[in-house]
Amino acid sequence: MTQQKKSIPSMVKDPKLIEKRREQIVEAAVGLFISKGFHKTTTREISRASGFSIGTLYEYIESKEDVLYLVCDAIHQEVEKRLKEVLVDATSGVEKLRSAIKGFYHVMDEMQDRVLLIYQEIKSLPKEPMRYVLGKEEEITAIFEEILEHGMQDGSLKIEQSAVKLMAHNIVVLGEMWTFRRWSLQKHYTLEQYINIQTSLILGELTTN
Amino acid sequence: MTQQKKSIPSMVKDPKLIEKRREQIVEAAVGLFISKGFHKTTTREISRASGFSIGTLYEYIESKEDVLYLVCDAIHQEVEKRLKEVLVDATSGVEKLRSAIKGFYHVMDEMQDRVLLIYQEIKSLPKEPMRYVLGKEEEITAIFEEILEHGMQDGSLKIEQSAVKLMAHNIVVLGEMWTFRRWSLQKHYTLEQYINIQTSLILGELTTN
DNA sequence: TTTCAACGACCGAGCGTTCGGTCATACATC
DNA sequence: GATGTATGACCGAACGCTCGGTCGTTGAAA
Repeated sequence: MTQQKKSIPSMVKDPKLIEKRREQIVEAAVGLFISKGFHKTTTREISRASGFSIGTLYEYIESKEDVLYLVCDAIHQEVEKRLKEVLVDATSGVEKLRSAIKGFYHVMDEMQDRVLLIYQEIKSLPKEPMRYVLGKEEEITAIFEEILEHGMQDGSLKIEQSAVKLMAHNIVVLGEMWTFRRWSLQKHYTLEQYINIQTSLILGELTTN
Repeated sequence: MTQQKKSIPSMVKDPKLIEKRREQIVEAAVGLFISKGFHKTTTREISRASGFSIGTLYEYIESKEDVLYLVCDAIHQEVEKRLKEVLVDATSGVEKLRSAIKGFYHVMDEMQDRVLLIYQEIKSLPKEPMRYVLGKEEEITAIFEEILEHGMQDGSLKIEQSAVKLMAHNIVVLGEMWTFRRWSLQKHYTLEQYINIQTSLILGELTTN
């Protein structure tokens, strides 16, 4: 199920150093991509912001798109990590879902810029890396799918089996929507209001059927 | 409320001809942008696909971004036109909402590629045109807002007043989601299934409160 | 002496945009 | 009808520049 993570070749031997430099690259690139977008950011800007020269940058990547891939991967990793941190409290059924939604939407809020970045630049990735990144997105959706299944097993949720997968997508997309429609939503709602309304929308259908 | 439509200067005198040529440009560019994206499409390709030379292309636009603006505008115009066509049957209340959702989602399905195009390339527009295009998006949302209000007035819908605007956004985004998550959704659901589940999600919350 | 990360001047393909010029058409003049 | 002239849509070679990517060199460390 989980795709093979594409590993980018490097001219440099020391793996520790590679990791360190790539962290620098990602940190620098995230900021640049958020403020100017991938296409309008030059490799030279990335190298400068990373703290080294253009030549050195190319010791650690093979193409500019590799940088985008590293960035997308790092962001997804952080989303998933944070989401799983929020999920540890093993209450059961609906309550688990409630707190998962709340936690996830808070993560979306805190990581707005980075989430939006993935949304907007993912299409600039080459085919293979793109598939991998989309796979990550499905993994996150799958987490909610499991929570829904769990709630159905303990009887606290009732959903048609065929709707489960779609509900998981809905939960994720309604979270991401907080970022990509912020130009309108955040003028009219606070995060807490947003979470409350969306949660009751999602649970409304689920519990009454 | 409605933004001023930005009109692009042209070197050519005859307005009829301008309109005709710009239609050619849009038609050509939509195809190219869908298959290669805005950034990877060259002005020369656009002119070639439009049926005239690069020099002539620049008689009708001032910059490559103008083409993107023309494209986005044309797409939105078509969405809005089609949506309004579907809304004519003046049944009332919930039924109006039901058929509006169904109609809108069908439009999204038929215009998948073009809707997705706007989603992915809007950010490449200069500030002003972007504001205008986002304004169009709010207009579409407003149409659903009105339908919701209408349903509340005739008593067939009950929603907290504060949730109305957000519900309208939800309806629109869940429609657009059919396009931007098609890599997963369309593997698991038919359009009809999708419409049914989403409609009952939306109405579930609305009617039971 | 060997190794190798770091450097940055250099390369050249490709891009958006320009501009001097062509030519079909329309109209005026004889 | 023949001739001259103005118009304006159309053309595409060429320009200037940007930017991703390369490679010969340097200098520190082992």
